[in-house]
Amino acid sequence: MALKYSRQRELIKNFLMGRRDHPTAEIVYKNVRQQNPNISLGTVYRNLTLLADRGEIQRLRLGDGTDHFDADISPHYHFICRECGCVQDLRMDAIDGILDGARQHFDGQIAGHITYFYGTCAQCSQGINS
Amino acid sequence: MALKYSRQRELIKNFLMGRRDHPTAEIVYKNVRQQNPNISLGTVYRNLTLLADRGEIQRLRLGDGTDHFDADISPHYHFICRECGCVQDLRMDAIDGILDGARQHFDGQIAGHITYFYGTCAQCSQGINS
DNA sequence: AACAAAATTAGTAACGATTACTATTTTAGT
DNA sequence: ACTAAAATAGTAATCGTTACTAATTTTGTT
Repeated sequence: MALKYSRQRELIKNFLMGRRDHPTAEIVYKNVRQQNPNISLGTVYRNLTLLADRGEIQRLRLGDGTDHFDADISPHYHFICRECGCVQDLRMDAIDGILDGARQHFDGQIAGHITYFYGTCAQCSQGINS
Repeated sequence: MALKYSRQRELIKNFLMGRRDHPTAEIVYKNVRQQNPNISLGTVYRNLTLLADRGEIQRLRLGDGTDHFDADISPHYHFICRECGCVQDLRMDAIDGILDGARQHFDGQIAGHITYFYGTCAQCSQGINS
C-alpha cells in the first residue's frame, strides 16, 4: 500500500518530535486534539503503529502496561521512574557486547536485546512530586 | 494481612515449580484446573500476583502483551522467540556492571535494569514448528 | 478542473489481559 | 465447636489497543 499524506499523521509526528518525555498514545491524542479536535483515538493508534513499523519512531514497552513512543530513533537507553512513571532518556555506550555472551550458552538465534533501567527519577528523589 | 494456607495457591506454585517454560496466567489456569476444576481464573491471577509480590516467583514482562511467570527466582536472563512466543532461560554472567555506566550520566537513582533477548528459538530455526 | 481508485479517517464496537466486587467458604487460633 | 480473618468462585468492570465500516481525503490521470 502506497503511503498517502495525511494531516493527522503529520500532526502526530510533529508533536512527538517536539517532546522528550516519550508520551503514550493517550497523551498524544489529548495534545494533538488541541490542533485537530476531530481526530480520533483510533487514528492516533494506527499512525503511531504505522510510523513505528516504518522505523520513523520508536515504540517503547517498559513494563508499565502502556506503550510509550519516541521520535528519537538514534540508539539510546531509557529509564522509567517507579514512582511517577515518567520516562527519561539515558545516554550510555551501547552494550551490544552482551549478545556475544548470551549466544554462548544458547541454541537459537539471538537477534537483539531489550534493556531499560528503573528506579526513582531526580524529581521524585527530591520530593518535588510528593 | 497474615497469609493463610490455600490449596489453590499450593497447586499454582507447585505447577509453576514443575515447569521451565514460564507459562502465562491462562496456561497456569488451564493446567491447575485439571487438579481442581472449580478454581477460578481470578484466583490464579490473585495468587500469581501475591506470590510475585512476596518474591516467591518472578513476573516476566517481555513485551508480548501477556505476563509470564517463573518459579525460578535465581538471577538469570530470558529469551523470547518472535516466531512462536516461547520463553526460554538464558544463563549468562550478570551484567550489573552496566548500572555503573548508566549512573554516570543520570541524575535520578537507578535501582536496577531489565534485560531480555529476542530472536528465533532453536525449534523455529529448524522449522520444527512450521 | 473533474474523475476515479486507493488510502485514510471518525466513530464505534470488539477484544484480550487483568483487576475489582461480593456473597460464600475455608482456615486457624481459642 | 466458635469466630474473625483470609481466601474463594463467579461475575462484572476496566484498561489499552485493535478491528470494522461508511464517509472523506489524497493523488494521479484525463
